[in-house]
Amino acid sequence: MAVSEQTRMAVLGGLSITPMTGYALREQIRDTLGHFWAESFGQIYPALSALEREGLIERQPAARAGSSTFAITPAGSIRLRELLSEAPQPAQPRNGLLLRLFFGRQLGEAACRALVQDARARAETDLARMRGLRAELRGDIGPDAPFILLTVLAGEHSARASIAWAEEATRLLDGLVAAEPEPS
Amino acid sequence: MAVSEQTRMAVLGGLSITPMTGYALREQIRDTLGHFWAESFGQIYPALSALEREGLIERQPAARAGSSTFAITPAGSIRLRELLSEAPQPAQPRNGLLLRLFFGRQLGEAACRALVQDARARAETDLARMRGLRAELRGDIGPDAPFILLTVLAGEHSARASIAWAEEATRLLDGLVAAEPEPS
DNA sequence: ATGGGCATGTAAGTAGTTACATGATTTA
DNA sequence: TAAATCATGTAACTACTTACATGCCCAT
Repeated sequence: MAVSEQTRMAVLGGLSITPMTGYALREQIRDTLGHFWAESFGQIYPALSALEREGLIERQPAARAGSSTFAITPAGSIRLRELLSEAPQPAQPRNGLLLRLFFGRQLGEAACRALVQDARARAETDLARMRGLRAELRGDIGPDAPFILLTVLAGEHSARASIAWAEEATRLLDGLVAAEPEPS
Repeated sequence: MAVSEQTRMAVLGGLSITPMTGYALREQIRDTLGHFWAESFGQIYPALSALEREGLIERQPAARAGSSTFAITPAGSIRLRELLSEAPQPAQPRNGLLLRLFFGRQLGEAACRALVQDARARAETDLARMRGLRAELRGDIGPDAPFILLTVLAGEHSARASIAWAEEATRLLDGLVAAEPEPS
């Protein structure tokens, strides 16, 4: 199967920070890009093969038998800059939470309230994670740090917005019960 | 191809508000669920066929030859409530903007600034759209209105967060240029 | 009578996940 | 020495988009 440009970008980008194995690359993507990007093994390994064929990365035998470290080549750096320069194509949105709330009348007010509370809890967790990432970054004066900070800040703003929305949504659902009480 | 539960939910949900044609359903989805959900014709028509086979919706001949209006059946309403009750499965994130900013050192500070400005402009447009939707909803006292309002508020909070982030990100990029001026 | 919007549907292609198969190395 | 973890890779499947083919109906 053809490897998408998006996946090439993520893989080349990861290797532009430091050479590593496919396995390590996946862990890096999960841990540092995780809040806004995902790649599975089924994407990463074919992408590594394709990029190697094209001379954009090089395979160097690693300490461990059967494993190899991949490093970006000069041609790969050029290609990465090209890929990054292309306009981001907005992914089609698919928010299961909002879909359920939209049809909330069918689902019932209590279930909606539970969904909102869950979302709020997840946002609190995310916010804590983002604050942790930011604290880690404060000690990092590497050339990539300010750009990584940009993405962490986006996560923080997004999480805070989710929390604020959840509070407003809860108040709104409370008002709904007050306005239409159960028949006595 | 099998039709996914997510698509069934969106289609049954749409028809739970009012009966309509597949074409109208797609327009409804684009216009009212558009900021958090998307379905293409290639999903909607197979979904309508499948749901009809299962007795969850009924096809009624429409005024126009060759077209038909679909209405949800009692069995369909039950199935919809079941589907809505399932836990939302979080879609794997794919944010092309943040991916580019993360590797911003490769892309260059000026291009990053442009990306942030674009994102800000898009967020302003979204915010205006959400405010418009909210104004429309103020006149609607239907039973679905408060639930729809929940989703519009989510859009508003999200758009405002994007704008606030873009401002902070721009300041941060400005500081970057001041700290590392071009060699004279 | 014709062009544009309404309407239905399918085929081909794209993208991505999950599960599996395999084996090396480390650690308890 | 057994279990956990590191590591690579593929096959089958699922989901979704795009482009195309077709035709109706209304307004000009």
